[in-house]
Amino acid sequence: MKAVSKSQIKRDALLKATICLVNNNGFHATPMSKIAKMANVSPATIYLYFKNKQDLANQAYIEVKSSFSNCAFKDFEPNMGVEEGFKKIWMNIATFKLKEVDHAMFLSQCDNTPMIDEESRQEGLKHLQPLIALWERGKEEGLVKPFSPFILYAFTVYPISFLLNTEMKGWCKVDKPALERAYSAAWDAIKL
Amino acid sequence: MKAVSKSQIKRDALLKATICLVNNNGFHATPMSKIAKMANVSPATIYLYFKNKQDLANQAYIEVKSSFSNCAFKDFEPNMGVEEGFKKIWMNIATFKLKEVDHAMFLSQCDNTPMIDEESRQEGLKHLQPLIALWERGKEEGLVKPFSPFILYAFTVYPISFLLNTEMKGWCKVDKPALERAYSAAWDAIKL
DNA sequence: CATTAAAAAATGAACGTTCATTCTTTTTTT
DNA sequence: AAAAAAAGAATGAACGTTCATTTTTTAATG
Repeated sequence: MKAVSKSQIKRDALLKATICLVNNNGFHATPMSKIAKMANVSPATIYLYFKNKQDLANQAYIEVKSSFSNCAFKDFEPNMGVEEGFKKIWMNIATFKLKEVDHAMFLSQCDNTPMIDEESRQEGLKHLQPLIALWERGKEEGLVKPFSPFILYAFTVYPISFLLNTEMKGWCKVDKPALERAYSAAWDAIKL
Repeated sequence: MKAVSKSQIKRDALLKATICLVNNNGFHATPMSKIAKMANVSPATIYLYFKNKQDLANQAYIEVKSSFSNCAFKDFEPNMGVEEGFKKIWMNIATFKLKEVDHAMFLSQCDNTPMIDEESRQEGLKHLQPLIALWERGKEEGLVKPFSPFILYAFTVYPISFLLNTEMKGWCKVDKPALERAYSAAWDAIKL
């Protein structure tokens, strides 16, 4: 049983409210007053936990990005076979995006708009290192195309966001078989 | 020589300013006064051309999306071979995104935030029909995996946006060889 | 355990600014 | 000279943030 301080609860409520409202209205169209209301807190209270609105967004971003990375590498061992490890990571990421829809949408918005400080964005980028290392090994072993990590990422992980978006809009359903099909596309895109 | 009316010029200047400022600051952080200033126009004048700020954004979106579609299907003939036609369209889209960076960034922001009306977004979606039809034929001819158009799009066209983003941030350079590598990943992802 | 006073946390109202939009007047075109 | 287009100033609402005050928590004392 983990002890969770009262102020940690409020902080979390504020971050959660921020994510929810920003997803629905965008960052600048989300007033602090509404964030406060959703978190059952006075507007002034926000400033006990965060320096200002920008800081609130940055911290939400970092928090979500880090929970994303935790999921991504669950049960992954660096000494796994390349394809096995890649499938594990890919499925972890897909599962995260499909289960934690709010978090995934928030990240997508942060990554495609100027709402987050460049510094915080850099911070969130570090986490992918193990995947890049895995790809490097895959190249050495002749299993993965000798492409830059950017291209490999663009054609394997990034497409998952699109599938999530279309599912969110109700345009398609991403069930287990669809996920397997998507994975096969991802692996075919980069395998030698 | 196409005759361009004076008011058309102002309208275009306003749309261009909108795209530029929204790319750099986001929609809600872009004041009408700045759009007016960049277009060399009084704030009040904007309202002669657009109903309000939202209308300005919607029209910018529709305009850019349609210019995108025009590029996408340049020199494409519906009776082309499937792989040939696909490569043509894919390269057209990639070229558009790399050349018309402002437009591409604007679309990316529109598609990943709630800044555009759902109605206008639907409007912009129609244009991809020829590509979907090509994929259908590819499936019939046993050349393309029998996947939904969403998955096919996610693993071929959508990744281009990521490469554009990383290039914009100066993290990588997308030159001709890189483009060929990316294309091969796209085709491998969906070919049977 | 009850009391209480100091400290910490939280609040609602208020402030100053910014913004989208409109109104009245001026300039340009016909 | 009438009509159309454009302008700048004005308006009212909304926002981020701060301030003065109240409420809650803490911990020391009898």
